[in-house]
Amino acid sequence: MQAQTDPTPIPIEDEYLFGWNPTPGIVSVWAHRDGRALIWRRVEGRIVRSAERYRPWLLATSLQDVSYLGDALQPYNEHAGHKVILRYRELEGPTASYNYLLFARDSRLLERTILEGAGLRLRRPVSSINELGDAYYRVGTVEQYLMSTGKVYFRGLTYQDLHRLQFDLETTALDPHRGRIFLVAIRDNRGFERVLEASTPEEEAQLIYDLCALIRERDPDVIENHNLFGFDLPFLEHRAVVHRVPLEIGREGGPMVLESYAETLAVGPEARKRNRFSVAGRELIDTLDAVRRHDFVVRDIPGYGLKEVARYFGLASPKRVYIEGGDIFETYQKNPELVRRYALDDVKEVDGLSQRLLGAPFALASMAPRRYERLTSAGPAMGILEPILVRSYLRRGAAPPYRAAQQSAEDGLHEGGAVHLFASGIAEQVVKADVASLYPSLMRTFRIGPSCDRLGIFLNILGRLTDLRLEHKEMARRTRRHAVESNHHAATQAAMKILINAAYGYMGAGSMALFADGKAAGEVTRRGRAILNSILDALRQRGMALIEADTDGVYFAVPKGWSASQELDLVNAIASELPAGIRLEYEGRYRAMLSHEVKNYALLTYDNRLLVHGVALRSSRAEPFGERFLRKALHCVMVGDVVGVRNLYLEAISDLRNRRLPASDLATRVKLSKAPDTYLAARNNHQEPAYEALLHAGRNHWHVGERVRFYRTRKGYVWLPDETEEATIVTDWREQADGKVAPQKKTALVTYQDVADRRDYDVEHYIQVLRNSYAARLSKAFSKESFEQLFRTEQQPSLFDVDPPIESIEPLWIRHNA
DNA sequence: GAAGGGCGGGG
DNA sequence: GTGTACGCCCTTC
Repeated sequence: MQAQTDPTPIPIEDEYLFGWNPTPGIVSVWAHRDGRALIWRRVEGRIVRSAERYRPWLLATSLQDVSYLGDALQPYNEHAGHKVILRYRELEGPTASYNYLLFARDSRLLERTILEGAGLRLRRPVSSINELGDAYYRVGTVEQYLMSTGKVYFRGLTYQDLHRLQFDLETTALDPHRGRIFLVAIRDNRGFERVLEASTPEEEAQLIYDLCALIRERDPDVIENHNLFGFDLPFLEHRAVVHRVPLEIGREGGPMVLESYAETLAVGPEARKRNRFSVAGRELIDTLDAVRRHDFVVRDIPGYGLKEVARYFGLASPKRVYIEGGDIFETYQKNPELVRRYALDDVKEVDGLSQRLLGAPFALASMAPRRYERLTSAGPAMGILEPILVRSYLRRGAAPPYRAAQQSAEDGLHEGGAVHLFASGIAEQVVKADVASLYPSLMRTFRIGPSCDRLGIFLNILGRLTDLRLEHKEMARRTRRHAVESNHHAATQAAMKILINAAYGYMGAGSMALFADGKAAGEVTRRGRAILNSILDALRQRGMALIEADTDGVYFAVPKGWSASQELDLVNAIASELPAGIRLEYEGRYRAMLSHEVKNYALLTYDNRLLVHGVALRSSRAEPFGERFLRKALHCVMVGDVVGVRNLYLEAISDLRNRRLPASDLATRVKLSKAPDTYLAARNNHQEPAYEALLHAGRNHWHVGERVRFYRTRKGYVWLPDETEEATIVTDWREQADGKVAPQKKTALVTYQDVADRRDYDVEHYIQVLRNSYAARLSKAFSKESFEQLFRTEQQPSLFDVDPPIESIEPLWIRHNA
């Protein structure tokens, strides 16, 4: 599919969701505050730029702050002389809504005029529209342009049509004050690949210049990297300032230089700023944002680092070069070719990640009136759904509801979904069933939408999304996997799912959201609880052992020996008793489950994979030996092998006592948050192991953010320098087919240092850690007495007169009530 | 327990 | 300022 020269009109019923202007191929928009807009379109593979004008606007609840203008304020359609400063259009709606659309030729002029009037009215200077609370509603300039024209990004394009470039900096340090760029890897999805290098500090300026020239020459629509906003762009910007090289990476026709501005991420006196960057004509995409968005739903990604994520998604090539961060520059000096390969592997993985994760934001950009680059990180409710709703109201000439008007509705605020723990212990033959899109289904089935949505657009959009999503899901299934068309459908359905899931949260979002309705949200949860309760009752009546349930799903154990199809039949039978429009689905089956606490459990799949959910079962300390013990012990306990658990424990203790493990196996790693002087000032009151380890090693200098690995001896803490990275190797364990855990072999470029192999650790301390931090996570699997007996060392006396033989100990079973 | 900090990613 | 709202985890009172 390519951008067509002859645009297809948007069907009337889709105008709310997709906008109404059929202009195809928009890949970037840059709108100045003075009403100039630049639009870049990809037409038959080539870039076409056009300059347009738009009218800057904002929404107002009244004209009181601008009425002082007299004749200089005119209705939109009136002809008037050149003295007109502001124009307005009255929107139809009740008094408590944004009844006026104000326009000026420049949005700064527009805002200044309002501030002036507000100052007169309040008899004090007003310096920001924000001070006027909810009286005004503003969006960014590109949003103004898109909302008023009904255009969106990417009409008629597929993801493959985008020209995407990835670049990755390799630097001598993490901090641009302390280090410099020595290498940049660049590639794009048109087959281009290059490495730029600066082997001496003097060459860095030229390197930055060359990078910019290369980006202009390749002329991509999108620039991507992992942690682009958090690392590469700030670092690049800093180094560019040092060398006075302008970062000209924009697209011909607009401002060329990269802009950076602070984005406030939290409210309050200590609002944290993060730098955002923007450049005319290109969309800047940070794959880290996409990973966070993805994990928000799946909550299954162990870490967000590029290498970790690439492995998680199966994108990492077996030949991938791994080098620890701190070793990269050193390695470069010895073996530059290896670092070139490493950096190119990085950008390739970023491309893979983009293909895997950016399809949904791409599809969202063809619906919502916002820039593509904003849709990776924008909140789906306030950031995407609301702009779509506002655009629809403006299209109809209707006044969007006024936030303050909903305050009263918030009183009857909802309780939220319930979470229940029915049993802890070990269950076998576990089934997970859940209601597909429970809240959206309830909203649609029972027509529960925000009462302030007079035009019913919220439910209209929700219904349209639900129907279209099913169609795209079906099309994705029917087309050949990984084909362009199939990917398009899969991404579109994922995008729609994001919006569908945002609908309920948006309604309950409180006074921040224009279309919030706490009462309606409460009605949804009330009905949701009723549905869940009827499912739980049905399971109980059939004797199933309930384990845990949350808002829309339940884990339960079925009788031993049931087949998958028996389980499916049960779920279907219960599903058939639910109201029409509510679908209960058979989501999965597991060989066993350890239920620890609500939302904290371990699952064993039928192909022997161990899945651990929740922080209570994961260790924050992460000493390699403890992690290893816990994974193996979890596996044993879940198959009922109590003797195996005991043996693992004794083995681990014996390994410690006989000092069979290297210190690196017992070390833990923390990130420093205090600068040397801060720590030294507080040291007398409160000592912290990581800093003590450094001081002991004679290191009085460190930087905040440095990761320090250390272990404990009888005398104190010992620092394990980071140059040795065998910890990464030994923690990289993989389950084999027979359920055993084995170290994963991996090419490592690191050298072992003597210190990592030291054995002078405090054995008794680590035995305590093993018991209190790791074995303790199995406590829910046993009775108190059994637990005591299992995790007692030979030396410790029994608390009970007579111990039963270990062989006779059973886990606490959660079983079907026959 | 609730409230208050700190952190993620990156070399 | 092409403004604008993150969540989890650990520590502390």
